[in-house]
Amino acid sequence: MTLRIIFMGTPEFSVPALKAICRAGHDVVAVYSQPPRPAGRGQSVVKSAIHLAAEDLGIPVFTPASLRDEAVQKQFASLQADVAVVAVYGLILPKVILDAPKHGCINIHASLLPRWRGAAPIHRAILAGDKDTGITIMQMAEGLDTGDMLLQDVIPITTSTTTAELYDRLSTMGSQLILEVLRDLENDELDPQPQPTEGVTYADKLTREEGLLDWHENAVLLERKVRALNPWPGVWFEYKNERIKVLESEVAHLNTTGKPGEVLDDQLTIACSENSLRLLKVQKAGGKALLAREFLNGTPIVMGDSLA
RNA sequence: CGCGGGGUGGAGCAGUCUGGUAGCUCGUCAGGCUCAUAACCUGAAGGUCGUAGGUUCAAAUCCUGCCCCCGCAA
Repeated sequence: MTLRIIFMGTPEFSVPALKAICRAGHDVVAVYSQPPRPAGRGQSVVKSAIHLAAEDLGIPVFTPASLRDEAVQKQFASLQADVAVVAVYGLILPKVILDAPKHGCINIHASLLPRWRGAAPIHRAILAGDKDTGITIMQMAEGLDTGDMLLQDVIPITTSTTTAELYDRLSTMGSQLILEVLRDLENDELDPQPQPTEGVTYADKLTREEGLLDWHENAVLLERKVRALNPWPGVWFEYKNERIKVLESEVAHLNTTGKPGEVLDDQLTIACSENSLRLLKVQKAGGKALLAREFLNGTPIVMGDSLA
């Protein structure tokens, strides 16, 4: 037995789930995604990753600018889906939409709810120094990521885990868990659990500004930023009016008297308010990503300089 | 036509405005010094300066087309 499914998603993260659902033999009757927008160099209008994947799979795509429109809601309801699977869609679903499919809407969320409800759960988990994170599949309700939990799985965050890596792994994990949930749904074996009232946190959207390194912070936090804020918004500092991105770094536990921002040696070790940060891989605007040593061959930043 | 930076020996850069003997920091190779070293010294190899054309006595440098890489922005 197969389910009539509407899939709603936008970025690359959601693609494995869409493909997995199709491969499992379900009947994906429509895909909803954010409308094509100008993007990239040249600002050419680009379809979302999900939009392209859906076209590839031969599934009809809808890209309404909003779901508050009555005509859109009618269209959605007329699909007579058993369930809608939502994975980083980017639009708020009004109650009419949530209630339209026979079994409502099910969301794939990249955190261990109720921790990190909201927009940037992966980044916030790394920034906060969490020891683990994961995927929660939930039955969507009206509040922000407040619905009952259907399934959850955990993934560890180590001291070298990056957002890029977690993004991939959680994306894959989500595609597996959603299949389990759909199977349970078919067998009428879902076991919705209300979210705990303790431990709720919200993952605020990232701002570009958060990517600017402030040497007046602890190197431990800065190093987490380097891992958490790539590829977006990117972490950088200014040197001689040039923007230099930091792609890899490590905390150096040097007891120094250096002022924050001071270059402590000839290996790009920078003094912070606490500890110091050694920059391992950096990139100048317009240039390729370089290891510290290669970078220094062309841009000498030497002991005693200040990046503050 | 969203804004902008760049393609120079194996790597990263300077040189381009003010055309006229290819430079710097590394790496590589050979030799030396040292108990030793990513140290230091000496020497060497390696470049049709992205590509096609134009201007000129002369082009990495000026003009035009094309290819490729990247930062911002979205």
